[in-house]
Amino acid sequence: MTARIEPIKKSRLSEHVGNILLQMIKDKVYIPGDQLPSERELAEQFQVSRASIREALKIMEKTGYLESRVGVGGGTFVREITLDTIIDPFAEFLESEDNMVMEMLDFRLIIETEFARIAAVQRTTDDLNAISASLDLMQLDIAAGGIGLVGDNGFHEAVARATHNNVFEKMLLMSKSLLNKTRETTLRLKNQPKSSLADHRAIYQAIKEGDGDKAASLMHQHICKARENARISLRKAAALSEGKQLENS
Amino acid sequence: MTARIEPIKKSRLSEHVGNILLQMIKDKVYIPGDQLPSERELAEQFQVSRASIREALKIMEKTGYLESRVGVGGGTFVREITLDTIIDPFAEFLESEDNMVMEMLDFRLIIETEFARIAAVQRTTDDLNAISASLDLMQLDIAAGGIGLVGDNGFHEAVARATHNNVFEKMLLMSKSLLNKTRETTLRLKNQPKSSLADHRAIYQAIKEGDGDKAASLMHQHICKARENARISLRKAAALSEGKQLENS
DNA sequence: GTACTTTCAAAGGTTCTACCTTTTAAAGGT
DNA sequence: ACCTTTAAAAGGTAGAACCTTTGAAAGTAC
Repeated sequence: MTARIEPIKKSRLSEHVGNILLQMIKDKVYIPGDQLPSERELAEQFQVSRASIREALKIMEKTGYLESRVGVGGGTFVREITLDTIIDPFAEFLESEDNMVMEMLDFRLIIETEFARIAAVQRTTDDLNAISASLDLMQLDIAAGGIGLVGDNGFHEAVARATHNNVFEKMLLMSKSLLNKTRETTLRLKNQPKSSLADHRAIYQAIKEGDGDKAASLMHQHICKARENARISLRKAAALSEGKQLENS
Repeated sequence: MTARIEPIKKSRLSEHVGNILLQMIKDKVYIPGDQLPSERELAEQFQVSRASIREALKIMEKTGYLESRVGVGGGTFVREITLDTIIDPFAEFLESEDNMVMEMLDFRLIIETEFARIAAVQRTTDDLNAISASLDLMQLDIAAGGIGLVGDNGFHEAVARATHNNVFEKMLLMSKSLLNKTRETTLRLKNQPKSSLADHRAIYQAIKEGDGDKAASLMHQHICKARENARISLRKAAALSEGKQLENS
């Protein structure tokens, strides 16, 4: 009989440590808010070097399970896992996609249309007030010569919130932050804020009346406009950069 | 004049290193398959200790950007990043979020309905073939006594792909893996795979005919069924665990 | 007694150095 | 020609020392 080959546990120490800690968190040995032992203590308990502990902790920190603070009262703390924990890296991943901006706008077209429809049914009085507040905010900013961007964003967020579905809200926030990171802000500068505000008001009315189809249809048109503006701006930008290249050659 | 307070660069060294490396990968300085300099070289180049380098590398490894092998010919290599790398670590956790599963299903209901509509317009012959292939796959599996899960998933992915919008596809994959990893698989066990396959066939026909409204409507019904099944299963599970608790008290 | 200042200690962050383990290719022996 | 040994490269681990941050306690001035 040839020597049995052990499956070996060639895994790295830090991984092992990480897995154990993760399991402890899953088993509620440590719950969100709890403080873990200090790195030095952990090193002693696990009988490994502090470096291994640190590597495990660092990974878990980056992954969102832990949080560490220095100084007195500092230490390593267990964090609440939320959808954001996953959405953030996902967003980064999407950022590398080529046509991301336009495709994301198409995505928004889909989801926001339906959000409006659902919001019209699910909205509470508080939701209506929140939406209404965003309208006022936008109007004030426009009156002051601004473009009402904050109110604009606030409107779309308030509508998403009115669906009372966390996933919906998070998805909207993700797509928004992705677009903001690129250049949506600048793309929107040339829009007619007043026209946009008028759209918002109409959508608000439909939601208030509980008319889902109408709200959806209006939101659809509204986003379509924004998308077309973006498309034009992107074309301009593309043409411009192409012109520059020709200039250079 | 009181001393100007510098904004300070309080970020951790390892983070800084990680960001630079990440940027280099994003800028294609290093592309998948490339080997990074050894830890010792990196430490020298960045003028930081090897430990800091290692922490950065470890994080990037866990995040899926890098891979390291020991021994001669070993080293740190750039990896192709995939969605799974991002989502896997969290799937288990989000499952425990109470409303997440149902909310995510609502999300799928929205996006897949529209995906079907768009796919009906944008699909190429290749797309049709891909969708058709998933139908065959599912049928074969069912005939063999399986539940056709692979073909089922393949169908929805193929439809998303037929929209020719990367963001759409990625969104579907994300929501799918978040659900799949938990208990969607078990939830489906009691369904009628045949009924599901029939739905798929009808949707396929609509897409083939280029009838967006019909495709959307059929997909909507299809996902609604799945959602209802999930709702029932979740209720059962909840009742069961409640029963257990009562038993214990 | 109150309020400001100093000091101290805990905890994470960084560095250094030494050594271990894995792995492959080249050198060398049979 | 084939097998064995060995050397070197690269990541993995260990442990000690030192830095930085930060809040609280001790001390001091008013």
